Amino acid sequence: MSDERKRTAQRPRRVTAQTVAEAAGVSRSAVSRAFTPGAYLDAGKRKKIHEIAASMGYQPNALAAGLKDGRSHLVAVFVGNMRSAYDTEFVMVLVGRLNALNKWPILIDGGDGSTKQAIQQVLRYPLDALILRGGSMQNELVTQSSKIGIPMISSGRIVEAKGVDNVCCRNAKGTRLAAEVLVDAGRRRFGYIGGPEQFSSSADRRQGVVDVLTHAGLPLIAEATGEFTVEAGFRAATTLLQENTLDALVCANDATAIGALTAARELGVAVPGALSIVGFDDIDMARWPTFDLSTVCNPIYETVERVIWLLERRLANPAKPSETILIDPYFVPRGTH
Amino acid sequence: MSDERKRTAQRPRRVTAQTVAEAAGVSRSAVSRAFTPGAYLDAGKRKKIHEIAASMGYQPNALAAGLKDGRSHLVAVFVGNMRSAYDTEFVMVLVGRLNALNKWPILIDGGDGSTKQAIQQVLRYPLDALILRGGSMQNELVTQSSKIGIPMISSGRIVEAKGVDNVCCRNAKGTRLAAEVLVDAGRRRFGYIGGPEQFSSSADRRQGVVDVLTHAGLPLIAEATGEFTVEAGFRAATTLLQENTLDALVCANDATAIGALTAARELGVAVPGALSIVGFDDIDMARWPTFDLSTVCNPIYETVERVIWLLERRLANPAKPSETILIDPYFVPRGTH
DNA sequence: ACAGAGTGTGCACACGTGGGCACATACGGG
DNA sequence: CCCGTATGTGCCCACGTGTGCACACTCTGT
Repeated sequence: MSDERKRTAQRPRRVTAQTVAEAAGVSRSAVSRAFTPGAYLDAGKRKKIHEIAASMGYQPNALAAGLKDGRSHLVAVFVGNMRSAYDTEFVMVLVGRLNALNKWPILIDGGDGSTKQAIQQVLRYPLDALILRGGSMQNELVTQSSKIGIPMISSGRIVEAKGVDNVCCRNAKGTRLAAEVLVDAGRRRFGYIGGPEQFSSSADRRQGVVDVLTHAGLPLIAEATGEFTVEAGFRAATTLLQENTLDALVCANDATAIGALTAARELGVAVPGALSIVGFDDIDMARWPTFDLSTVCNPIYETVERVIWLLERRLANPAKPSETILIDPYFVPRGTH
Repeated sequence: MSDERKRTAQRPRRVTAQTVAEAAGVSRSAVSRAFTPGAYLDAGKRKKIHEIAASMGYQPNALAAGLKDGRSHLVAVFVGNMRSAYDTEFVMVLVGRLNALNKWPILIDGGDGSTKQAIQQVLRYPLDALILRGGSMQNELVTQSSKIGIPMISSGRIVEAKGVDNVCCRNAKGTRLAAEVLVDAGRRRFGYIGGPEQFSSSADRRQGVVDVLTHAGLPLIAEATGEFTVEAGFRAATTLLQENTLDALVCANDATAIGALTAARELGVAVPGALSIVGFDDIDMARWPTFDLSTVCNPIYETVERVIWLLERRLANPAKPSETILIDPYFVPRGTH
């Protein structure tokens, strides 16, 4: 009576292997084996169990299985900034790949204020791995994850810690390629719009420009700090172009460059006639006819592929030394240079 | 020896409550209680256990806890099309809200070919809920989830099934509002660019336009089927504008409208001088100065809030009857009408 | 001194599964 | 008829936790 009341008040209990076993007149083990590919079981019986299971809507409980063998098949994906187009595209590709591998991505928004607590909570699951995409996760959390023994793979920011693998773009090389193209084309008066200072990627990309300019004996005439967003790029470019005469503008990413392009158009500066603008990342939008942005491709598929590769290697051998894989970007000539 | 070998070959075992208990000289139950807010435990002992746990990096295993009480705190989020800007923005907001509630979103890409198998697999977890965003999940899978007893909440597409709650925009009302504004402004020669036919939202939005035109005694001069993307919108608008003289173009979503806007500019059609273009959704990009798109806002925060609300109600009472909540869109006047 | 109330803690069970181990059955050869 | 092998299957333990229940201990009032 009390039991019955509880049954109906609570959710209906999930169908369990025991129930299926009783319905099929076999032992619970047989049901378990029926769902285990390599297991030893009479073919007819296996088929019968599958039929009954299907009719009852039974599937083995992945939680219980994970508890047993220590593999939850859950992977936390920490995204520094979900409002960034590049990170978003990146995550979409990553999610697709993980789904195909039967790994289940738990998304965590790093832009949120309560990120720290969120990570704390999600670390209570025996995650197969923690994948970091960009952003700046507090070191405290990195060391904690490391202590718990959850493998980490960072992309877009190199994390120097035991057991953390990295995949990162050669940022300086990317802007170097772009700057060289512009210098070769005769541009002389360079400006740079960077990202937030705490991102090493932003500093590296700036360095690439400076390298080329130094080598060519040219100054970096003006620079501004954007925030990797279209709006900030628009504002920064407006100021820069009003206060200086520039013929080349290198931007820390595509969003910034698109903002800058919009600003140039509003100010009546001809692109690419009087001014070259190049971005970084090669997001979808850069290809749109309205923008047709010359940029540096930061290859998403290749990067994701490497992340997955490192993940599988790490799972196969949890004790292996950390690795850092560097990805080569390349210049994508379009209509703004 | 064999044990030891296994220890080092496999991953290091996760710290367990038993280990902490031994280190603290208490029973395992005490450790469990130390991490259970309401539980009965001496304050000093609780503090000591917390300290030792922190030093060992112990956290209660959420998998085991979920197994015990039947609540995994995992929520699968099925996204119809991760390449759609609106769905992406929607998911980002949803993820943030779920994180804040200590619910962990497992993302599933509906655009992928192997979606069916992915859902099958993820249903093996005792999910707290399954949230659908747009797209068209096969009915087969809906009934299966329903049979297993996992609550479902659908947004962007109404699913008529037992135990499925819905949150949906009044699509026809949205385009009706927009079309009325255009008719009042004197537009007479209307075109419409829709989405894929299997989406009811697309048909509903078209109907809103037709309603207003019929009432005003105007014809729908031309229409085309886009695919909710910028590229398809560009192509569709190019054809439509070349073959017809239109002074108003209503688009099934903002991406399509942005493509249409770009096409109009390339064809030298003045917007909004000679042609009004309106979109639907009010994605971030619609606000950018380059586009400044007049559109119909399909409010993301409000929709997500309702989804969360339904989720909590459903969890509190799994047997409650299904509900459908309709969201009112509103016209956002900007520079393209 | 003793009863009773109040406070804190340990034991043991249940959650659902995978798989090792032992056992049962069948079968073929000598 | 007996032994050895091949083939299936069932029993039972472990995974890590939360919590009901019973028990131990302290304290107060008479």
